Amino acid sequence: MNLQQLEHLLALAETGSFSRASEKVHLTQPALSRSIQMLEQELGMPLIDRIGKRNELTPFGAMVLARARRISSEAQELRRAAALLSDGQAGQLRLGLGAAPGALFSAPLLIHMLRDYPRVGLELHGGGPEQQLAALRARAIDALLVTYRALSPSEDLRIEVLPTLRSGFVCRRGHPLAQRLREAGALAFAELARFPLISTRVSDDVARRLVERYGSEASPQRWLQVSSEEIGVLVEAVRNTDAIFLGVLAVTRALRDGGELVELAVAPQAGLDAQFAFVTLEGRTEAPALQIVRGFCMALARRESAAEQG
Amino acid sequence: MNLQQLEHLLALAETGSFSRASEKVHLTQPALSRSIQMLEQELGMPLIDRIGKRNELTPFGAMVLARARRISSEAQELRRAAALLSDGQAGQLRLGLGAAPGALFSAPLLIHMLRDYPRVGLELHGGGPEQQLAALRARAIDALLVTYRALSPSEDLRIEVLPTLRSGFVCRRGHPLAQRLREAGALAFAELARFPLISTRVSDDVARRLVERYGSEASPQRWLQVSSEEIGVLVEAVRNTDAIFLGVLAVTRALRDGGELVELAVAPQAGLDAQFAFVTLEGRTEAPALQIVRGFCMALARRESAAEQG
DNA sequence: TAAAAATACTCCATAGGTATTTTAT
DNA sequence: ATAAAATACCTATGGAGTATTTTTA
Repeated sequence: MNLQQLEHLLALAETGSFSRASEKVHLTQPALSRSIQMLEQELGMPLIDRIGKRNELTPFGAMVLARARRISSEAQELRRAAALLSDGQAGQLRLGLGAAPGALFSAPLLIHMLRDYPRVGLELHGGGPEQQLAALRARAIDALLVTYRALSPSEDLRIEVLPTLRSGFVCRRGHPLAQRLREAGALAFAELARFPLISTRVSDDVARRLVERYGSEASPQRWLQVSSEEIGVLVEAVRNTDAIFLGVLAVTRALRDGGELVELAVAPQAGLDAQFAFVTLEGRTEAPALQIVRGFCMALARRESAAEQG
Repeated sequence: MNLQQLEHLLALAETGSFSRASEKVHLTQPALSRSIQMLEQELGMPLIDRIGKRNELTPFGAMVLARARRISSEAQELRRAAALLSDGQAGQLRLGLGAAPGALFSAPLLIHMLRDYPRVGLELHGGGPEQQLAALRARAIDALLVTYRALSPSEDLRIEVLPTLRSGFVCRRGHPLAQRLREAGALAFAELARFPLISTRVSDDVARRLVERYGSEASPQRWLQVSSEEIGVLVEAVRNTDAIFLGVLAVTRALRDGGELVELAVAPQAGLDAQFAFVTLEGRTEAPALQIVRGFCMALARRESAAEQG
């Protein structure tokens, strides 16, 4: 018994004729006749009574037909599901996002996926890097997008680094320092430090770098008044107060382009380049939908990176 | 994609190893490897990740596996149902029974089928011969057991006649005529006619025959006091009254063998031989369970027929 | 180094095609 | 006489085997 034979029986029952059924399944009539004969032989009983030119299902044939319908349609569904999954049109993805990459990527990613791949189920998971790596290794999530420096290289991880994104300081257009900037061309960190500084939670690595560059007064404990995982909240605060934002510049690009926000050049430069990485388990097959997600994040980072240079 | 490949995937998922799975499905390891490879190729994605010696389902593989389980088990059920149906262990039978054959066959048949073929569903249908023939032709019933004379031969019917069963008159042991019989050896119909005569509803053919043999006083309208489709009721009445039963002798055999009832020999002999026939549609495949039913009825009639001779 | 999976090759059973016969209307 | 199904016969492919290589624990 095989799936083709069941298909043949379906066609035969539908058309009521061997020759018409054979056309339907793209076979010659003798081939279809034999296919049915083989099936009958294997199942041990005639499926159809050949009454001259009339063909009639036996009660046995009717039983087999009903089951064949179910089996055949489930096989069809399997094929269809496989086709969708294998070109990324469907599937279930669980993506871990660190705080900083989440701020930058989550909204555009959701919009893109909902618009262009509406049948892909997407779960976004937060959490600290260690937690998320554990989740990845336990296959609780399929991939992870985090700050590169949070990662310790490991054999079992496939790590793909995204184009570097500049970080920097940003304030509102009418901010006193914006005026100062136009006159001076660049500011000292001490000038910034007179205003409230806000950011996402800052990694040890970034903190160390800031202290190296600007001295101990740049230590986050000293200057960080407000922090939040919700980047939108921070940006909104910067638009409406004299607070100064520290973070990935790309997050504020639309508002800077619109003239609402201004980057504050600081001398010496902070040299804080955000390095994000896309992490999956080594050797595991990636769902095509995941490749699409990665491709989108990659392209977005490349676009933002290019925009900073220009 | 075929059912074997799905089975192979199931085995592979269960054992977690190509070589152990290959044993499970009675293949060599290379054959199983290729089977899975072909399936992966056809579905467009890897089903399992070969991590060195460790084999792990991909998310895609897990989806396929779940569906494969369903399909495979339904195919298995189909095979099993076919096996049961084709050796008569299961199935659904609808049998039409005329009044007289019903009286004789229904109880023993039900007992036999319930005892030896408990998974065969049996529906017994009553009704007149014309109704029942119509039901047979409309496939509302699968076979028909009726008085042969009720049938007009027809091309589309397959009619198998059962061994002839004698009919005759029967009374209780202590009946006045039983005494007379021992003295005379045989009775005249006029003597019987002084007692109530009971029977199942009598066919025109039988009535004609009785009138030919015994004169117009033997016409059913004249002598038939009680008639019933329920043969048990009639027999019970005969055991407890002076009523005389006319019908197939086989129905009363157990009670006659036990001495409770006595056949009344009448001169000239009635010559009423009951001819039953098993009717199916010509050219249609018979369910094996139906063959079993027919075989049982045939054997029962043969047994009764032989007992009458001895 | 040993065990597991993949690859290379060979073979044959079977599914399919063409030509023809049988059967029933 | 015609149309449909079955049969006969041939071919090619795919699935299975054995032998071997590759890989990784």
